[in-house]
Amino acid sequence: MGERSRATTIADVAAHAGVSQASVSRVLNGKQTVDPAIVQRVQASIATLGYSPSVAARSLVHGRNDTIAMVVPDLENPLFQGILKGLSLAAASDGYRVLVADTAERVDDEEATAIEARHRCDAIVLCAPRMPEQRLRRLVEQVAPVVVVNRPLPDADVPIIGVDYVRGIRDLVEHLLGLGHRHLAYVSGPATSASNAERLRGVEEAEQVHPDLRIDVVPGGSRLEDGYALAEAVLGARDDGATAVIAFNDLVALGLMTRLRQLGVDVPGDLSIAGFDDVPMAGFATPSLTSMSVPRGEIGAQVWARLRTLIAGGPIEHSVLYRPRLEARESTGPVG
Amino acid sequence: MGERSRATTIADVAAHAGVSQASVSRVLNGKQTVDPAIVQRVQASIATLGYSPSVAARSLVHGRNDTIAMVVPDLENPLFQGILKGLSLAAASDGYRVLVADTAERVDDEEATAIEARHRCDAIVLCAPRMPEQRLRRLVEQVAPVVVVNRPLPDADVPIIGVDYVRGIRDLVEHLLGLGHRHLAYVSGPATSASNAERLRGVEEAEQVHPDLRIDVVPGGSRLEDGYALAEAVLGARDDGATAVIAFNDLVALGLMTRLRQLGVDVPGDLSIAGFDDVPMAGFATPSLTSMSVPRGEIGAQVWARLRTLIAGGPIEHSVLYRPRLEARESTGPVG
DNA sequence: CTGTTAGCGCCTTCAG
DNA sequence: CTGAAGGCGCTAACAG
Repeated sequence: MGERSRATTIADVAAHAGVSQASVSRVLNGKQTVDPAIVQRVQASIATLGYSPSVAARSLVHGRNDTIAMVVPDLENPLFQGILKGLSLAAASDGYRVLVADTAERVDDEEATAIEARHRCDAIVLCAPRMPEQRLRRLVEQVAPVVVVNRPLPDADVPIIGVDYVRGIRDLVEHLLGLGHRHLAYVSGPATSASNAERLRGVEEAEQVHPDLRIDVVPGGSRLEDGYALAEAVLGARDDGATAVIAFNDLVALGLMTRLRQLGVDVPGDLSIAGFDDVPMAGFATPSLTSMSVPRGEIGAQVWARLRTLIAGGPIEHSVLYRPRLEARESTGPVG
Repeated sequence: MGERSRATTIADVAAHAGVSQASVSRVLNGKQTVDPAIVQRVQASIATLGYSPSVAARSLVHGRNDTIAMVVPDLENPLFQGILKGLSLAAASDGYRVLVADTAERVDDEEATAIEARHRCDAIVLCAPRMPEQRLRRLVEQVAPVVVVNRPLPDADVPIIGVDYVRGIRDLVEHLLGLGHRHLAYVSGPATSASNAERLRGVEEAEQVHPDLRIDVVPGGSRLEDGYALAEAVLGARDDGATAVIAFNDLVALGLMTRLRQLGVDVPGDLSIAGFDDVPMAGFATPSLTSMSVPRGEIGAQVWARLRTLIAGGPIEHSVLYRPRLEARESTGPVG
């Protein structure tokens, strides 16, 4: 930390400038009114000595770090990457830095990781899609200030920034209904994932609202490989009458499309395919992939806005649920 | 940082256990031999009081943070994501955390960002593909301990973990030569990017070694959109006689393939296409994309290994250059 | 083996 | 407007 060998301290600067440490501290922080002459000398000394304050000492005095942590199950997930990027840029504009804590999908480590991260930082962002709700509730109390991302947690004292997956799925179903599809397949995500549960609720609601609609659920996954491996299962659903498929996310959809093409299935001619998340690649697939767009960077920025308020001792601001936006592309077409 | 409201301190624990702070500190750090009875009491007190040490105070005393920073131009680049993931996991296994500093491609901010990050951390990892060499040299001296990633910096006192792009390109060219191609096009990356310069060197070397080989350079970019927009330019090169294309990276190659397909160009029938980096999507494109695989996670782990040694006061260990591995797939085929 | 004593570098009353 | 003094929480000598 700080400099190599013994760093120059505020005392050195004070001596060099012939003033007290207090004065140096004042010009450093622009506090009170300091004699312009002193300001000059101190700044000169700081420059010639190449002094810069010790963050550790500052932290000890102030009780804060200007650092927040983001706890994620997998840094390689495009959704979390986008959120991290947005969060990191927003926080940086307020002089805060973001520390990442990747739990590598080990749900059992998440609590300890979060707590440890919280000890190092002023606040944390929690992405824990698989953690059981009760554990998460306890954890959230313990590590406040905190913002939870991408999963519901009703009536908890914590801001939640999330995506309205229920609504997103329903909108996507409407799109397919509009194209004439009446029998769909939903390729689900990880069984324990909260956002998968939300999507399933969307599926159920859609079925209730549209009695003539049928949606078969096919167990799936969350990665390209999963989608690829699921092609046969999906074809089974098609043989059952499904004319369109909604995948848990774009990666699954892309992997699925790849395999379907190998199997000679025409998309969307034989089968329509839709994904979720609108990853950058979606628009460049062949056929381009219909998806539900999620504002990843914006989510990151909102997370920071909430966290900043909390750090400043402000209230727990309202949660936000972003409504995904349909990006209708070539992979979904009229039934028939 | 630390707890909410006024946190319990080591003094509280000492009082509660009826011992001195020093003893508490000792059991906390497993230092010296402490009377088992005391250990018991202290641990009990720690548990009942829910005490956990202040990292800030520790940092101040030790002069370190157990935190490193990674400075990157763009967190959304798959290469850096992979490295960050590997770095973060490796560092975590030694109790270190990683803080990210995204400079959002603003080259002029990189120095300030790196220096600021260094003040907060015990060491930094520098990814600065566009920074002019002289500036980088000065910076590297200033922020040591540091490891530089993915760009050469001859004779500098810093470990470099990189990719042998020269070799990678040459191996890729050999692959295409083996397929009978004698006239290639290289779609270049960002003009100021160090790794693009390396690739260009590979191109030049290949041309020198193979007098019958011709490689036209087409100005390009680094993203999907860039590749997409470059299709016409690439077709120009093909009309000039090129039968195969090497793209700066996979994203460019994928964007290019998308557009070519729209234009009715058969890959690899009419034109072979190869990328670089072997991103996850490469194997799932249609046709699957021939690429040069780069061990992103492994690079991150090696970066940590070097950094750990430096932090411990060890020597500047040898730099490492990973040789990309050819992943020959469907997008490259025999000429004709 | 344990307690006391100094700081680590900075900020912040409180006098002057 | 400025300087002196104490303390943030912890660890590392140094005595006992």
